[in-house]
Amino acid sequence: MAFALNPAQASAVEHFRGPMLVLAGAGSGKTRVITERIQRLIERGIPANQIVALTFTNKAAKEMHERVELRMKEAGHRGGAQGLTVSTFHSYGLATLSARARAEKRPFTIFDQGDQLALVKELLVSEKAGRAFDASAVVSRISNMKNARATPADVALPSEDAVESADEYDAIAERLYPRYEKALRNFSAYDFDDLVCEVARLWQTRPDLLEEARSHCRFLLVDEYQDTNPAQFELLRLLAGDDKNLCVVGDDDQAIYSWRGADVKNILQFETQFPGAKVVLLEENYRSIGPVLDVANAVISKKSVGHKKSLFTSKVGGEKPVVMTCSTPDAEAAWVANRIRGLVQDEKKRPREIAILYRSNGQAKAFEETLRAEGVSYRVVGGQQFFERKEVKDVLAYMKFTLNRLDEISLRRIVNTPARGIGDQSLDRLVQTALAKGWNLWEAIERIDSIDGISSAARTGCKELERLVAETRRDLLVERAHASVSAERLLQRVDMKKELETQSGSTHVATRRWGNIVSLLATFKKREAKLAAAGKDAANERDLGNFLHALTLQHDDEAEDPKDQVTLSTLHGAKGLEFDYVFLVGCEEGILPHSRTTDVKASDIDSHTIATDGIDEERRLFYVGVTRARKELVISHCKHRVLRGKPAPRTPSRFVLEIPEDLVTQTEAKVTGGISQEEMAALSDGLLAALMGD
DNA sequence: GCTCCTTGGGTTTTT
DNA sequence: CCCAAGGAGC
Repeated sequence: MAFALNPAQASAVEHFRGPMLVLAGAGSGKTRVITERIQRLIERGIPANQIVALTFTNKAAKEMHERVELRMKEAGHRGGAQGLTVSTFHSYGLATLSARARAEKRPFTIFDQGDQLALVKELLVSEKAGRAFDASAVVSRISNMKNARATPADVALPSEDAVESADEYDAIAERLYPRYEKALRNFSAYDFDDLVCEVARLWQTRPDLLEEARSHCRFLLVDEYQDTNPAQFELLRLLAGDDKNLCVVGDDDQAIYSWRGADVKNILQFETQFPGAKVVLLEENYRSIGPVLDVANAVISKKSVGHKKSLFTSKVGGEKPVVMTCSTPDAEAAWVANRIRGLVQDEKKRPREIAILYRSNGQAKAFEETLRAEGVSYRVVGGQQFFERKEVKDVLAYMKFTLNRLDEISLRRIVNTPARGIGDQSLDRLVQTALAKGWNLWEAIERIDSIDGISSAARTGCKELERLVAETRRDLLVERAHASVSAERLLQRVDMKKELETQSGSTHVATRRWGNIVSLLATFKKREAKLAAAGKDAANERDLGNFLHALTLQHDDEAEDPKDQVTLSTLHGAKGLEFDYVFLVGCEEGILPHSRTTDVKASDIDSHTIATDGIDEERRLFYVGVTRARKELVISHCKHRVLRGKPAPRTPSRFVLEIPEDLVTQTEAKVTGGISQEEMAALSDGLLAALMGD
């Protein structure tokens, strides 16, 4: 895309002061608009250190920063983008809160989802809730309440039909919310939501601090604006101040995170909230061939609300997308893998230009198997996040606790990991004693001899833990060993490798988990090398602490080495990506739209809203899938599928049926080659029906 | 306190 | 079917 900007793009890039909404359709070059706009601002004399661009993912932030720097270099600007802030909402919030914590000498930890869930489970038990609540549903509701509460009443958008949503989950969440907050503060912890909410709250009460922040933010740009939640809106509103030099870029047709608290109203009502805002519509698509866009437009035109957009391209020609009917998921997987092998081996297409997209992670398995059988190399994006994995969290907890013995959440993690005889009973006793005597938990462990009612096994365990922490502390703080080195010593002391072997069911799993730990050590080493190159001291306690905390917000950046592999991803995970060849699989009623959007359960975040808006969001998800394809799109669905052990007949997704017939080519999957006779036979409908007994 | 077995439940998850 | 969480037994 080294071509000239189109008029709409140019007007967005050239717009100077005041609010602006850029409605950027899929593939319309929005990243280019943001990066060139930043460049223009700098060229106009706005210091780079007064420009802030906020994104949702680290990846997006990194890419954007790199692109700006590249452009500045190309344009021959000395100093380039030095001082420019491109960051995620959460890192930005973390930086703000860290500065504050430093000033007040009150270090904090970050609660991730796992910590949150564990805390809420504990609270549910102590609350004697009377019935079994789904803890993660309660977490969601607390999170929503929190994000809404960070917003002052006059700008909040309260749901008018709040009466109806007052179900028992709201009741329990409301009851638990204050206790949850109190517990967080007792742990001196912030959860992910706090990284945004607490900043908004801080600025609401401390105009001086807001002014300070604003002095580094004269121009503000936001990517993926449709995914902002009320707290993020409030943060932006405050940061934009009276100048309102706020440029938001997004696409309401790609809003797929409402279940995470994102409020599409932010993008729909921008012009009301920022009167006089310039609105730019980017509808020219540079990604896909016409026939793909025709399907995309057909799908999204059926939506019930939102900004009206219609994508077009100046490219001509191209094949119509294919709607593929398969007998079963196995047949579907066999067909897709076979086609991909053909693309890669016969047509010499690059695997990285091919993707299989699905609604939920469980669908990946069948495709992994067939791709492996066809000898096609692939990667599965998503799944459990690296820094959420137990073994990784355990090691981090040891390191964090070593640095900060008030970090009780980390202490609770490691207290009996590996098992050293300190079970629930002993821990409870320790906590109670600490509470009674006004000690913290660690002090209770140090004074274990003065506490009665503790088993001898637990006593020995406490001594062991004490020694372990003391040794690690000496490594880190006295010997000033690098984090990688002291972590390695720690791993040896607890014999982590052996621990993983006994804990994991198979050696295969144990090896993988150990591999994760090795990756973590590599991350430490990377930091140490970087600091050494900059002539800085990697053993600096505060810096190491900050680093360990920031890791919680990060992904495994190991996995992003650009291997040439086929991508398997959920539709959510595929947002922002594009491929020449896209296989949108499992497009059946119950999967996409997912049955839980049509068949609502009480534990859902907001049951009535989901029932009405849920289908729209599923439609957008389908739209996101369609618009990932540049050249070839295959939409597949199965006639039969085994669900929960029971075979069931399946109907195609309503979104597929809604596509006008003449926009697609309808086909039945016929698998040829690369597959055995028996497999062929098993795939035939007749036999299948017989096996299923229908 | 730890391990094994039963039982229940089953999207998506940028941070 | 396949996994995770809670309960019983060691």
